[in-house]
Amino acid sequence: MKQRVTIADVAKKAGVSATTVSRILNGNYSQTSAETTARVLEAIRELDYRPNALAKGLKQMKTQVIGVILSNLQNPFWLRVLKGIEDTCRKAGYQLMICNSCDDPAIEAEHIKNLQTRNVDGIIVNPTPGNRDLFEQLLATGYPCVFVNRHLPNLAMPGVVMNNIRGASLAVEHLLEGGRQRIAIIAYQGEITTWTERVEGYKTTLLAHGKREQDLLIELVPNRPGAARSAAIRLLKRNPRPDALLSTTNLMTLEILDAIQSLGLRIPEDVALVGYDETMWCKYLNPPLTTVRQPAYEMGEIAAKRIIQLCKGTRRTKLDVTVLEPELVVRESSRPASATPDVGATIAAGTGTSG
Amino acid sequence: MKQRVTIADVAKKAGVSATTVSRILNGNYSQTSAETTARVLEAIRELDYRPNALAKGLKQMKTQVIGVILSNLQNPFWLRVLKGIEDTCRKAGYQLMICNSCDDPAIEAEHIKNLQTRNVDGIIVNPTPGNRDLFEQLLATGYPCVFVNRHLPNLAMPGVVMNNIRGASLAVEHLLEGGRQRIAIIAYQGEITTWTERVEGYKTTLLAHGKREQDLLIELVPNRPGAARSAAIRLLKRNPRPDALLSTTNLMTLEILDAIQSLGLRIPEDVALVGYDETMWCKYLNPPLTTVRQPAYEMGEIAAKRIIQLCKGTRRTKLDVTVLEPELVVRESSRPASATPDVGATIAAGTGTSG
DNA sequence: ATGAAAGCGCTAACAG
DNA sequence: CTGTTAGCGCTTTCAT
Repeated sequence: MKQRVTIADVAKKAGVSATTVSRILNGNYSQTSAETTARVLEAIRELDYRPNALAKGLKQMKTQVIGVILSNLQNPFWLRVLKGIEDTCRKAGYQLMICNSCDDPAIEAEHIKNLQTRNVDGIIVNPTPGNRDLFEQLLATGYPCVFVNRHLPNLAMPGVVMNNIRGASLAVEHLLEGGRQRIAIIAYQGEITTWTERVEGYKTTLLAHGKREQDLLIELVPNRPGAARSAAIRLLKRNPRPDALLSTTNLMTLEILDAIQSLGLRIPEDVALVGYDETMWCKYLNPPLTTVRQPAYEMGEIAAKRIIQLCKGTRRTKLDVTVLEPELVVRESSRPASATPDVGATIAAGTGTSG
Repeated sequence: MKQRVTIADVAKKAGVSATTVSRILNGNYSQTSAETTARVLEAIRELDYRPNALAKGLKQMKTQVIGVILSNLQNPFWLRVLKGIEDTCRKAGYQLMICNSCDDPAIEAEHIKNLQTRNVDGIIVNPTPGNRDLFEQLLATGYPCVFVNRHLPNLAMPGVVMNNIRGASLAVEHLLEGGRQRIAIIAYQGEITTWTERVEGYKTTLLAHGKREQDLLIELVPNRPGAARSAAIRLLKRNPRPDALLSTTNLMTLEILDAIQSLGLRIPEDVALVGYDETMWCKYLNPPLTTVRQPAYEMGEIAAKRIIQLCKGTRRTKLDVTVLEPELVVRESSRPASATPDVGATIAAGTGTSG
């Protein structure tokens, strides 16, 4: 039940008090003679002493741990975000406690309580709309918390998000320029800002380009496997058929691709496709996929910096929200309809140099 | 510096001692009258009391936290593993502290010390060969630790790994059956069992099928971006050209794909390709990719169960290693050479129903 | 420059 | 059934 070697053991071995050892451990060399310091350091080394973070944390009520709550660890988008968070935290001496809410408010709430119970210094969270009151409470008590990727409307939580309106807008404008007339969008339904904003970007852009309300083709589907595939099929069976599809998630994109293939339609001849989120495989899909690239790593990095600042700062830091800009990566899947040759699509439309 | 509401506050409010509160918190209802229990529970609720896990951990030297050290969070393979670990741990009431070693022994060592410092109850690790002594020490001191995916030869650490020999073997046999004559493999160099075993599987299978040592085509490359691509180009420029490539990583597969495309070669007509690790996008590549599927989720699940068992068990549990079997997912990219039609490959070779 | 003492919040003997 | 006491290992006044 006891720890192998404690600060007292080191103190005894070095012939000093625990206080002195503690000072040295925390880099307070100025208060100790060089000779003593050396002796203590030697004792630490010899005994292979490791300070107990629990005891330290209990005393200081700081743990150097950041809690991270994500909604879907299956989405590779989060890997980049996580890497940004991790790199930044590591540099600053923080450890991560990563949780998965599965977009379930109950699980999310449980995680938040759990993290607080463990005295994590701060929380980075991709929030669920269902826990607004809980977040308001966090904000009110001043518990360091930062939103990432999503935000909750009218809740002044600091955070870092993407410009989703612009992301959808970029995609739609690109498709319009390519001569596409009937652009459809598929999105998950729900009060989640990433989804709603992308739909909004789609809407406003089309309306700004002279389309009417009744020209909009919006399919909102529940966030569960297969739903997007069905929606895509539904859309593609309409008459007239949409000539472009805008996906709003990288997972969703694969389902849509499946739908298009199963209907025997060709991309981009019969229908153009633009995906949301650039992934390492987009380039190798059949055909190579045009996507909206989001600065995921950077988002993680900024969120981490923000939370660390909040953890350290005694004075309240600015509670602003950073908005990061997406960009469009244009590839084969959205090639202009007019430029489409009538023969079968090129195989291996790669980067060239035939060997 | 102090906690908002402590067990003492609850005790006072309920008119009992802290001990009684503690008992109730830990589900020891049998030792307390129903009436008292109700009063305490009520006080807890009213004060919104949350026990301090640090204090509890310090007292018991248990934290209900499992440390997880992975070598490369960028690889989506680990997402499945992580999900398996997470689901299992959550059910058992454990939190996760996830670290990324980036395959750097120094970082790994730092994480291990850090996790011990934080008194995590156990560690799941995808080990680096560089810290053998450290793992031996963990084993000697009886600190709960479980290897995952990799193991260190001649180190009796409990763990759960894949049958990599069989994985490569399945792929090679499949290619041989398809009439491929010059099968090459690309793997990362280093003492890492996952790589070496896959190469071994490749070797023994080919030799068992009557090939000679000099027929083997093995490219070992450093684990850094672009290296596999170069190796693939090197291989494909040989005369005679290999007619099949076996990749040993999903990240590597994308690089190889890139190489093949850049040389203007067709898959599977000019060269067959088999990837290692099934991912959600393999099916949608150009062409759909044959892969070796590994039970990633299950591996995480088993590793988690194992470590939890070790954390709880006072008596030493069996230190055995579980080996999970891979399976081959056959798709277009490894279609038999003989069966290859001479016309351009089919576009959208999807699952059918032209609608 | 160093040490003694007190206590962070909780649990685990031991009493009663 | 309930409370008293004594720490877990560390940091932090406050003395010296």
